[in-house]
Amino acid sequence: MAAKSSAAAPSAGPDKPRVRDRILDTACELFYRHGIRAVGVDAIANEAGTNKMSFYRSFPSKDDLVAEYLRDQEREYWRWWDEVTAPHADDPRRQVEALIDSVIDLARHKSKAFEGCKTSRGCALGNASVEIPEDNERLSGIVHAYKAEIRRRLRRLAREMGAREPDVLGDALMLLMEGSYYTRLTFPDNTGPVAAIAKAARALIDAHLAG
Amino acid sequence: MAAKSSAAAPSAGPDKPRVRDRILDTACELFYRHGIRAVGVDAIANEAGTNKMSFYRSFPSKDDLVAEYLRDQEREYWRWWDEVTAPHADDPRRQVEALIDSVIDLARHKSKAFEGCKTSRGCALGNASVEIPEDNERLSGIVHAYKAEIRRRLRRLAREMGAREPDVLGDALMLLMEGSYYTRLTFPDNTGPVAAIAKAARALIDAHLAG
DNA sequence: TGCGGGTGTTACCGGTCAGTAACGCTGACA
DNA sequence: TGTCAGCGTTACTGACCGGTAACACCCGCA
Repeated sequence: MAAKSSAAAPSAGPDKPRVRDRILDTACELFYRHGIRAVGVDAIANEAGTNKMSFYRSFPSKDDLVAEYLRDQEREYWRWWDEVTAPHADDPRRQVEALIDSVIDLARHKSKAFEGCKTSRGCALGNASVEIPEDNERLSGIVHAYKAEIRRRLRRLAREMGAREPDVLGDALMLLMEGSYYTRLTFPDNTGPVAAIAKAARALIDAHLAG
Repeated sequence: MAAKSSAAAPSAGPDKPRVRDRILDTACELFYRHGIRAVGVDAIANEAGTNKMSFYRSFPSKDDLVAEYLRDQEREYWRWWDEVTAPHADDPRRQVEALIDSVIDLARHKSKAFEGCKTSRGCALGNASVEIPEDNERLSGIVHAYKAEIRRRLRRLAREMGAREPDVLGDALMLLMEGSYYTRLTFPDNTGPVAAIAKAARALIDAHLAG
């Protein structure tokens, strides 16, 4: 949604965004909820209030749409990350704790950042990597770079908070977060083990900062 | 199913198992490596050295094969679990540590239990839940029961080792394990954060046993 | 007034999907 | 000798997939 009324649309319909944007928004929702392979371009186009022909005027192929979907979800993720960490700009530990706490909120879709956006099915990029064929280096490259950046950021935060083994702590925090996303696929709402991440992360941080 | 040369096959071909078994074996490999939706019954039948018609003589539908695949992978998992924990029958902490250490070995496919079985793509059941449509209660039920059992076992081990908050510790350990499986999809071999699980799990256990 | 970009519509292509019908062969067993 | 289960083979259905061709329309802009 949001989507701003694109840069160059002086008059334009007030609540009818460009076709390309409608398609991408719809694709994001359907891909996330049902998986990439389960959703055809025909279904996306129809759901977006247009048709397949108009779809192919905006995207060269379904693969291009998928790539756009992945980049879009990645952008949303970093937006969430930055919003959550911003209030604790020079306290790396509280940044991590804020992220962890927000993961829990996200799991029960109560986050302010993702206001009623969609019921949580965990990590869009991670789930996509189940469906991406191994020889598709373009798509799997996007996912890999994304996960590598998460890892880099968490390791950096661990280093900044003075952890004894920052890489180990960063990776451990990543495992907890990824585990939360993954189990979210199987356990509805907050019935899964996600809630344990709050205490676990704090205990790990304590252990790495102690004596 | 009984696998091996079924009860009533006195002579029988020595190295040519029944069609049904060949199909199931092939399906397990292909589903795990490429995903469920990506592999058609035709491909499975051909790879198993037979054809689609013979396939449908053994399985009423693809969904039934998928269900069998999930149950098979689950059985393999518990077999692994029991093998790894057996040597430390009355030391719950060492059981957990053995499991954790074996997860690392598994990630770099060096486990004795899964000798050269397949390059690791994490948890078969978890990955399947990405592709299972939400209204398919049969398949998603299998996955849910499986993950719930993992959770139950880890919580029980945490309780047996005298943790202060056994459910929290059990769930935290589960998050670490699931995170290991999940990230294994993105990071090849042991380049990912999986290795951190060893120290992280021990630190968490220590924290829950202290005081 | 005319032009042209963005869009909707219909029909089509070749390929693949899950699933079925019908027939023929072989080999164990009685 | 006959039977019958197990398996291979070919050909088929109807639906859907990703992707394309050709044409009509509307509307802002010059």
